[in-house]
Amino acid sequence: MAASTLSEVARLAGVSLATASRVLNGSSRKPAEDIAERVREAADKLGYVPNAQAQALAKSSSGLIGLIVHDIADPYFSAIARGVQEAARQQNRMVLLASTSGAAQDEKEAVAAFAARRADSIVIAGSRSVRAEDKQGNIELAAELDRYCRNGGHVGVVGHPVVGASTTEGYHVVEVPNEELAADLAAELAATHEGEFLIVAGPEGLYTSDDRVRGFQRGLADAGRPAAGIIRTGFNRAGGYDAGPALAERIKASKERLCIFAVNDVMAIGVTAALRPEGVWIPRDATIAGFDDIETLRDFRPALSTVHLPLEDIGRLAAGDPDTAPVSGAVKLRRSTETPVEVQA
Amino acid sequence: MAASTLSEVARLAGVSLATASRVLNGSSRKPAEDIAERVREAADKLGYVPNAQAQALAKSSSGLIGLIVHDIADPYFSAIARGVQEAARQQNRMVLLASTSGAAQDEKEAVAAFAARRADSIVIAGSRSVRAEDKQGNIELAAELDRYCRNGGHVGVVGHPVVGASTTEGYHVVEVPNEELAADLAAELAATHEGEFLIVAGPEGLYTSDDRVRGFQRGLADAGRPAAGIIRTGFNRAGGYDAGPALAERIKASKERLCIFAVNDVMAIGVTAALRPEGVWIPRDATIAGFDDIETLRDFRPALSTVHLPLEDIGRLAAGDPDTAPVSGAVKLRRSTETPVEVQA
DNA sequence: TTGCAGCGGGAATGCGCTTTCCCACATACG
DNA sequence: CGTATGTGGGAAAGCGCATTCCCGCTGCAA
Repeated sequence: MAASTLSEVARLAGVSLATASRVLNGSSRKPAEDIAERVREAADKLGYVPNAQAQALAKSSSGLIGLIVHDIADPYFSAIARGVQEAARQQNRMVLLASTSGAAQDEKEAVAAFAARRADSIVIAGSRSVRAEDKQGNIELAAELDRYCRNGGHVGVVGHPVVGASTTEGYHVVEVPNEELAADLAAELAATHEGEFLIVAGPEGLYTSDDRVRGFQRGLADAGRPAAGIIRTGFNRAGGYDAGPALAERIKASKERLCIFAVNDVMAIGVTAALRPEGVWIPRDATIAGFDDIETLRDFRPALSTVHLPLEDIGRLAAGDPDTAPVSGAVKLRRSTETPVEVQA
Repeated sequence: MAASTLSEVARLAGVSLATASRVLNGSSRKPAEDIAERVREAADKLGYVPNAQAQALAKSSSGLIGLIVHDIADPYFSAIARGVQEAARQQNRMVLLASTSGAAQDEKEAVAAFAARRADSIVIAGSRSVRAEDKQGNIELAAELDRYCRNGGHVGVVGHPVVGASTTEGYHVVEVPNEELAADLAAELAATHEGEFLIVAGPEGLYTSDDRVRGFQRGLADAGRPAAGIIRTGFNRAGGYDAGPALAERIKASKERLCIFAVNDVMAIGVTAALRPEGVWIPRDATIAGFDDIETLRDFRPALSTVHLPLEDIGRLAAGDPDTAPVSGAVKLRRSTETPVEVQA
C-alpha cells in the first residue's frame, strides 16, 4: 500500500507541506482561497488519499472504535454491532471488529490489539461471569482494560461492569435492567398462568443469566407463587436444545401445564426446537418465554413471548452516542404463552 | 491514548531503541538472551503496548482488512462476516467494518476510508447492480477501488466482479455458481411439482438476482416446463413481504398449486410471513423455495427448501484464505416444497 | 602478531503527517 | 513616518517505530 503523499501534493501545488495539510485535512487556519484551490487540484490530480495511520500518529487519535462480541453471526450481537456501527459512522469513526467466543483470554488479546491500534474507545458486549474457571482470564482481561483506561482509553461495557476492574475511571457501563424486566415478565405471566414455572438458565455465575433468574423469582414471589425450578445449561441455542429432552420428560410427567422461562431468546428457540420432535407443542402442552426480542423472532413460530431490549440503542450507547435514550425494555406477550382455547374451556 | 513508548523501554533497559525494537517486535536479528530478557522486563514493568499505527507507518503494512456489507445484522452478511473475521484472525489481522445499506456512494466512501487506513485488503460483499440509477455510484466506486488496487491494494469481491472496474489487477472474485445452482433447484423442483412456477425476484439489474432467475428458467426449460412468471420487488425480507398480497391473490385464483421461487431466503421468509395472515399455508396451498441457506432457517417453519451456500467459506475465501475449498452449493429440499399427503392422495 | 570475517549493538534516517514557532509583509494607528 | 497589530505562509520539530548503515569487539587463521 503506497500512494501519493502530502508532500508530493504540496510540491505539485507549489506550496509548503504545512499549507497543504491545512487545506486538505482540516485545520483552524484556513489558507487563502486561490492557494487552497491550487492544492485541491493537485491532490485531485495525484489521487491523494491521506494516510490515516500517519495522521493518527501525529494527532495521537486514531478515529477507531473497537468492538468485542462473542459471535458476530449471533443475532443478539449483530444487532448491537449495527448500533455501534451507526454511532461510529455518526462520529466519523470506523469499527474494528473482534469475535472471541466469549473466552476471556481472547478478549484480553483483542483489547491488547485495540490498544496497540490506539482505538479511541472499546465496546465490549457479551456477559461477564464470575465462574471459577474464568477467574484467571477475568483478572488478565481486567488488567488489560485497566491499563488501556489508564492510558486514556474509553471502555463501553454492555450490561455488567467488568469483573475485577480496579477503577471506574474510563469505564462507561450501559445498564440493562435485566432483573426488573425479568420480574415484570414473571408478574405478567403469573397473571394468566396457573401452573408451575421452570427456568432454563445459563451457567451459574454468568451475570446476565443470574440477574434474570433472580428477577424472575422475585416477580413470582411478589405474585405469591412458589419459586421456579432451575435447569442450567449453555447460554446459547445449543444449550436450550440440550435441555429439551429433560424438559419434555418433565412436561409429559406433569399433569398441569408448565411455563418455561428461558433466560434468552436463542435458548428459548433451542428449547422449542428440541421439544418439537418429542411431540411437545407450544403453547398446547407447555408455554415458553424468552428474553431480548432478537430480530429473528419476527419469523419464529409460535410467536415467542419475550422482553424487548433495544439492542441497537444499547450498541449506540456503548459506543458513546449522547443522543440515544437510556435503555428501557418492555414485556411482549405473544402466542407462545397464550393459554389455548381448548384448555381454557 | 498515550502510552509508554519503545524509547522509554529502551532507556529503562539501558539499551538502544534499535535493540529494544528487535527484541520486542520481531526481527531477523536476535539480540543476546540476557539483553533480551532485560528489555522484556522493562517492557513488562512499563506496560508497553507497541503502537501499531507507528509500526504500520514504518513498515507500510497495516495488518488491517476492510469489510463492506449492506447490513451487519442481516444473517447473510453476518455469516460472511464471521468467515472474514476467522480468516483475519488466522492471518493475524484485524477486521475493519463498514455497513453501507448497499448504496454505492457509501461503499465508495468506505473504500476511501479503508484506503486511508492503508488496509492490506478489502472484502466487498453484497451484490453489484447495473441499474441505471446506480450507474454514477458504480463508476465512482469502481474508480476508488481501481485507485486502491493501483496503489497495491487487494480486493476480494463476493459473487460478481465490480461493475466498471478498468482492470482485474488486484481483484479476487469469489465465484458463486448462482446460475447453475438455481438451475439445479429448478430441475429438482420440476421433478415433483406438476403445476406452475413463479419467481419472486429482486430489481432487474441486480446481478445475483438476475443470475438466479436466469438459472431457474433454464432449469425449467431443460425439464420441458414453461418459463415462470416473475414478480419484482426488493431484494430483502421487506421486499418478499410486500409481494405477499399479490401472491396470495394469484394463489387463490389458481386451481393448481403454485411453486414459488424467491431468489433469496430472507425474501422467501418475507413472502411466507405475508402469506400467513392471508390464510395461505405453505406447503398446503403453495410451495416455496429460497436461496442461501442462512442459519436462521434452522428454526423457521415450515422448513424452507433452499440452496445451501457455504457463507462462512465465502467470507474466508474473499479474505484470501488459501486453505478454503472453492464455493460449491447444494440443493436442499425441505418441507416447504413437499407435496402434502392429502393432495397426493 | 596482524588481518579479516562475523557478530552484536547503536546512531541516525525516514515513514507521512500535524502543529508550533517564526518570519515577511500589509495594514492601521499615533 | 515609525511602530504596533494582525495575517498568511514556511521551516522544522516531533509522533513511535523499523531499518540501514556503521563501528567496536571477538575469534580465528595466516
